[in-house]
Amino acid sequence: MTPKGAATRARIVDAANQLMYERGVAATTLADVRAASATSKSQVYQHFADKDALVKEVIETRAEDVLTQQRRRLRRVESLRGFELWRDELVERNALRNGAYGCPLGSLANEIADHNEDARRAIAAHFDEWLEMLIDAVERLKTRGVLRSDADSRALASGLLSALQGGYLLAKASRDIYPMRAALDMAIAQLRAYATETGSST
Amino acid sequence: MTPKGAATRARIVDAANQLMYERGVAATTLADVRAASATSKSQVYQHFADKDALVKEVIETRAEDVLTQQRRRLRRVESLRGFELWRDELVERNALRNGAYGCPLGSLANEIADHNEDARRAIAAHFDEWLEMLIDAVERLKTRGVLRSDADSRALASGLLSALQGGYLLAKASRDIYPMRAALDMAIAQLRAYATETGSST
DNA sequence: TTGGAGAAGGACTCAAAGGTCCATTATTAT
DNA sequence: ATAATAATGGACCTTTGAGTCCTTCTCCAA
Repeated sequence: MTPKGAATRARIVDAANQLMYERGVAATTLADVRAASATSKSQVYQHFADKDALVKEVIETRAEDVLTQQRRRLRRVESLRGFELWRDELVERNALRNGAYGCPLGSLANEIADHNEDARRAIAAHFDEWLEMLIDAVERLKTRGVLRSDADSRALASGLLSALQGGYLLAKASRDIYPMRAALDMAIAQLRAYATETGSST
Repeated sequence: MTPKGAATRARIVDAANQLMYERGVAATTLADVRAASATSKSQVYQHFADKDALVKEVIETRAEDVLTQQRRRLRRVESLRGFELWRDELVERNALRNGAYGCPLGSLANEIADHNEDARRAIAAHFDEWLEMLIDAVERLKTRGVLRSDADSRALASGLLSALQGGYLLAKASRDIYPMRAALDMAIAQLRAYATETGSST
């Protein structure tokens, strides 16, 4: 594949990613993708066997975007304040759209989990990776003595992720980010419930 | 409309409701609905102007199912134990399908909120009603002295609903109900954080 | 018993979306 | 420079699903 071909392919994936985020997978036609990426139909099929193959690529691209950004933020979390900053960034980003579209990964999961088993597994793996980052961050707080050692890192991390996803969904339905903030506040309060005496001020 | 016509209409809505739950709205064709309800195409159009009208009816039917069931359970909640029973029923119901399909209302919201403003508003209103039930239950616990009066009922209720929705989504993606249980446990633990001394045993 | 209104059946049209094919143009390596 | 390979453009085919229309049937009231 030549550099030009690679650029075309990237344009197609980017356009599909964007459109499928705004309209959903089913509502995005290949003609839309073609138009948005300034390519022709045969080019799409040159690079992808069918729509499912394109969707698969979109999943990977999007997951990488989300996880890269999350990794950058979560890696730096060393205190409860760090989780608050993590929360603020997510809420503020979502506020820009008034909650529309929801979580790039969550919305996708919801749409295709039940009728594309391969895609479902791929997304589940990405959620797992996300969960591991959260577990790592919680563990870090335990190591640093911010949280008590008897805290169940996996349960807390899973709770954070669920709160985030549920918050995204309610914000999407109501076009109001309040539920998202409330959900994340609740999850962080639950972290705080495991704070040590010395760590409760951080 | 004769009784027979009403029965036909109900059959159509029921079939559409079921199919759209299992496959999603976009993936459900009117031919599918026709076959599943043992009706003919003209009957569908006799009762519904177009697919959107049918979807609207499905939203109402489904919301009524969910909210009726929730009302029955939440009305009886008088203690933290009551919320645990509420959680157990939801988790166990979802376990029957290994998490597939997710929340009847949440999945629907996710699929159509961004491209059917009327439907989005309708679903948002139903979520609000659900939220009010949860607020009422939390308030009841405050009145009974189980929870402290400084607890923010709306924030806690919103957190419960987000946790539930996020749990549904992660369970759907992973085909594992663990995240759902963890999320609801976390939300209930947060209720418990506001328990009074006397109420902490109930 | 019969006439009429509403219910039911199913053939048909139309548009859109996915997918194929081939001729033409650009790129790259020798 | 040129042959080989890859990229591009766009016409074309096929399927499917939404929506229309007309005929037949059924049920109830006069």
